[in-house]
Amino acid sequence: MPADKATAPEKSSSRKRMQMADIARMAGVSTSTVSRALNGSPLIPETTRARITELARSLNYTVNVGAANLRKRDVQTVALVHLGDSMQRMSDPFLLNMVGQVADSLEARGMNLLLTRLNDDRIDQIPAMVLGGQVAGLIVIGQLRWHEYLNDLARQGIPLAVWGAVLPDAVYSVVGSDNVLGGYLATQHLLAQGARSIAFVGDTHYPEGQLRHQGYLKALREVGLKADPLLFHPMLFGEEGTREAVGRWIDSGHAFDAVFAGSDISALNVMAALASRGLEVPRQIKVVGYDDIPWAQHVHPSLSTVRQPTDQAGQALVDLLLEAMQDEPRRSVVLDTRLVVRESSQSV
Amino acid sequence: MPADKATAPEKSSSRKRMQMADIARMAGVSTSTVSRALNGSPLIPETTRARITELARSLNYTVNVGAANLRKRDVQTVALVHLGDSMQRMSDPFLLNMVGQVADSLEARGMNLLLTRLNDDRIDQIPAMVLGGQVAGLIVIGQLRWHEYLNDLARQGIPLAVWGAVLPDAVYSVVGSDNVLGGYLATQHLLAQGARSIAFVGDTHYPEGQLRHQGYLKALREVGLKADPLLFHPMLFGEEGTREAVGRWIDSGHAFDAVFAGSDISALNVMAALASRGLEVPRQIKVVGYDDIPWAQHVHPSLSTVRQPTDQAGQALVDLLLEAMQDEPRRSVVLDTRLVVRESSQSV
DNA sequence: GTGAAAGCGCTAACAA
DNA sequence: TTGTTAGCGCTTTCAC
Repeated sequence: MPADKATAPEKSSSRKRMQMADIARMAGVSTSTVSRALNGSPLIPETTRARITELARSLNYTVNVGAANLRKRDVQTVALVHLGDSMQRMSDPFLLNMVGQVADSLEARGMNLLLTRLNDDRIDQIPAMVLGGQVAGLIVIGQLRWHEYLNDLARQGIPLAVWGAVLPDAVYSVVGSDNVLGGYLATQHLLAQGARSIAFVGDTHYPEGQLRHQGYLKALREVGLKADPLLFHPMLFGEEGTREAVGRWIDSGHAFDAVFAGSDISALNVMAALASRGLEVPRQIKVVGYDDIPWAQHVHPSLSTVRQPTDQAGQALVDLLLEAMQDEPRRSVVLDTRLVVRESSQSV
Repeated sequence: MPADKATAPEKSSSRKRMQMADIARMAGVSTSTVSRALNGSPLIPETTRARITELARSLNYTVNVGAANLRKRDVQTVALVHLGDSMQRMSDPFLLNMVGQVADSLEARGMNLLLTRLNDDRIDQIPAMVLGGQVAGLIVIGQLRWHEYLNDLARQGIPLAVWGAVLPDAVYSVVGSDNVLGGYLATQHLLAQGARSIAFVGDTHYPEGQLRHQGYLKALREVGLKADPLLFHPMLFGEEGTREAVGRWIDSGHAFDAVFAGSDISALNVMAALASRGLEVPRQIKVVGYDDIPWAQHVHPSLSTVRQPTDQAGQALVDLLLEAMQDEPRRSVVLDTRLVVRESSQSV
């Protein structure tokens, strides 16, 4: 390896970059004309426009967006900030899929997506990106414990659209599904299949998990059942913990006949844990997950789950952000939430 | 919903943004001084620097990166372009994980990551991003069938770092693992476990898959075996096709005792297909995958696979790109490739 | 140590 | 229709 400099890389490109002035000179017009032509202004007659466009293309010229934006006082970039522990959680196919949708929606509007991972220390970078004119607004994934902070940002006038739970006192725009309903539907279904001791596995430290848990409790309450506190695993210790918890339930001989998991990933872990203990799903234990990740329909037995429409989510986030950028009043979008029944939960 | 304008969102923020001039005025100095202070120039005495910094912070001021970059003729943003079909393939946890690592490495250097999905039609946008000064260089994931095009870009002087197969005639920098070796190790291991009819499932339309297949062939050749053309599935039709192919093999009664899959995702699909036909892994059929995605160790039976060190990959891609940006000669990095033996391939 | 002045590459009044 | 002119918000010689 060559001796490397500790400093940032220098500018360095062989042929110096074309500029609008160059094109103008070669076309025998002023930069204004070139600018207008390239931006499709109706002031420029088609013939000259074509000539200039062609010249630009042949010279491999592209307008400098930075400079243009500076002048227009405009940015066409949005930051997707992923608050939270690490990319770990992000590798959840559900979130990832949504990122893809967000990217698509933005692209359809000619906007760019700046991907940002953020942790506690550098949390100040978030508002700085907007205040510094680097991005026009933020799409936040992983509301988690940041609710209050996000409210602060919103009050500062930072355009924001958040994926998460729709909390009553949110000052920012939120896209989310009806988590209570989802938890309710899942649990109700398990009950309908004859389950009576339904365990809950899910991260209740965050709004979404809590709400799903509420739905779970509600469904139990409706049929006069109480949740068994021993069959509750709040996922403090990641997915490893989930497998251990399931193992403990089995070992302790504490009877349960179903599990509602707050995410498909957890559900799959539960199923794996059950399988390794020789318990059959759904015959002995029924399982329902949450998210409907692609895998859900491919595992064996296929996983019943609660689906949140990802594509709509991405689209909605972008819509809400654009509204926020125009100072329109904030609003929330609650997406359809429905149960997808597959093999893992069907009574035989 | 309010009457919406079809045009791009207007600039609109309640309080107009702070500028350096404002800070300068309030501090009773010139913008030059503020600029220097904020950039930690040694020309500014510590006391004034502190005063100005503090003032800026208290006013929530952040320098406008766009303007600064324009003046410095510099960009601190890199585009991560994902060439290929759709985010679908991207949801491969392996790639995602790498994106995370790239993001981290860039962040550590104070650079930003612009996420871009690209398809055939808008392929021209790629060079435009660099030529237009929007980004300093490109990290390309999903070399696929773009090899020649990437070579073109590199010849145009576009800084580039690509994740993929290290092809002999590449003019651009590549980071990849030794795919031939990986395929070889996997197959050799299956042979050592007593397998004699090893099926291959993998996308051979792209360099990486082809090379893995070569490794597979090489291992067979070494022990005097020939690949059975009937036990070859080139994955033309996605993962659904994989399951069908496995089904066909079983139905046709064509004997096979192992499967080497070009990706863990495929391997898991194979295992699912086998399970649904009542075939036991590894007792009846042994399986080895490729990538070592997190799931591999959690499924049941856990999946033997070939590991590519993702973290090094992200780091290496950024390193190579930075080198390319400084016009240093291109080079390639071949990452360690090793077999991780788990349950799915062990003879009982 | 500090400020004045000249741009970075582009767009948008305003004039012609 | 086209060109001239004046910046967008910042950095950086150059002079003091």
